[in-house]
Amino acid sequence: MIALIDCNNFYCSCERVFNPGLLGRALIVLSNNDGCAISRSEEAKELGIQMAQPAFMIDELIKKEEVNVFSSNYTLYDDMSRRVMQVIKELVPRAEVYSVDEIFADLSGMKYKDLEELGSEIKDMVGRCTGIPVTVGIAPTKTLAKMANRYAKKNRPGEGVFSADTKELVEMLLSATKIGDVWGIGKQFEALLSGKGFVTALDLVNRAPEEWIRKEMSVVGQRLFHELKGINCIPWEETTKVRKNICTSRSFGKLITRKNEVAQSIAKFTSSCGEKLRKEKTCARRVHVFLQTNPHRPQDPQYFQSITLELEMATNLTTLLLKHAMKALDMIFREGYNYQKAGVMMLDLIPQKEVQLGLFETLTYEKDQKLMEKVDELNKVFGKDVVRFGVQDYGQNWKLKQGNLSGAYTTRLHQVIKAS
DNA sequence: TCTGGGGTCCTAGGACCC
DNA sequence: TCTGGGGTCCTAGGACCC
Repeated sequence: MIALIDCNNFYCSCERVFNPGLLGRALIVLSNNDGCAISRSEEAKELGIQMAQPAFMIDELIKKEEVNVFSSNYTLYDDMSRRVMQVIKELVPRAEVYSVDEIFADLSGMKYKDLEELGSEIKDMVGRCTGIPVTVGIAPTKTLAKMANRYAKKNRPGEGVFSADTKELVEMLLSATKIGDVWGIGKQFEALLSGKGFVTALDLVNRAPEEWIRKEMSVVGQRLFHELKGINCIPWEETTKVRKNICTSRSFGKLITRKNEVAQSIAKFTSSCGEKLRKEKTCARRVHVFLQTNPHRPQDPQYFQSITLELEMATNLTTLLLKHAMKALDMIFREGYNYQKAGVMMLDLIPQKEVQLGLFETLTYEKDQKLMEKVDELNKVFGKDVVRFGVQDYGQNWKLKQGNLSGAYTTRLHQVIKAS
């Protein structure tokens, strides 16, 4: 049996831990640039605020209903996530972190325990240790565990636990779940399946021919089909996966037109990618740069462009990455547009220790490597970007809007040092 | 009128997830 | 005025090989 443990309205719950006055009140957390609502408390959901709804569309509602609004504080959420996961890992034999607010737990070694009881224990322990409310779904496969979790949220809000551990319960779960609410079925597949008359997950399991699924939905659909029938097809990820791509991109706080300002942003994104690469001990073989105008402004001429440059050798040194990113920008930048967003991606990542040095690279490479080590050390102690490359500049005309940011409650060491 | 039978590697784009 | 930012996997099709 597999459990999926999911934090309820995670970002909102994090804010509440450090501001208990928010308990029982409508509360939302906004995306970067204070753009859209990306986490909503139950009270906010009841007011009709939708997932990913643009903030400016609900200004009046927010005022009228006194909704508490927060800018996203990812440093806080990441740290709280780490704590929640730690507590759970200590309670189960094997666990796999699936996202910032979800973790799968393998309960196969615990067959003599009442699983629903175990779920309650996990939920209570996480609550006591971190203050974060969670929901636990238990079932024979990952896909069914996701479904059980969803069912618990909807139908067992008090207990926060649901275990589908008999054939009858699994069948009940399947029949209670609409096809579009199955993990792995998005808009396209939902349209395809409901068009064929499959309304619930049980319809699919009972009536869909496997060959048809294979043909229309590829092996992805076939796997899903088996998972619903209780046959495990999604492998257990033993260790945290090494990422294959790394991306840093942002919308600007306001539209920008000047090349040097776009260049500053690209430099900053590149430097951030470099940091992420070095942290994961991987190197990129290709650098991808993109920029775009605001598609929501039909009055503006539109421009979407991107380019991928190959590196002579894989690297994670910001010095080398910057050279390529700047060259890429030169190649795609056009005057006369209002740019709204840009980004940098690192592609084809390989482990740092597998990098082949080019014949003539060795000297500067070692020098740059030492430089980046020191930069990372300093920034870790004194705060993000305290030491940075000149191209990143200080202007930041384009920087994020963060009107309602909460404190660095759990990670403020460097701020204390800076202040002193 | 008739035009082989294997392969590999790469990329773009589509589907999905949080 | 104001609309997020990350990721994954799979497939089809093109370019190339013998």
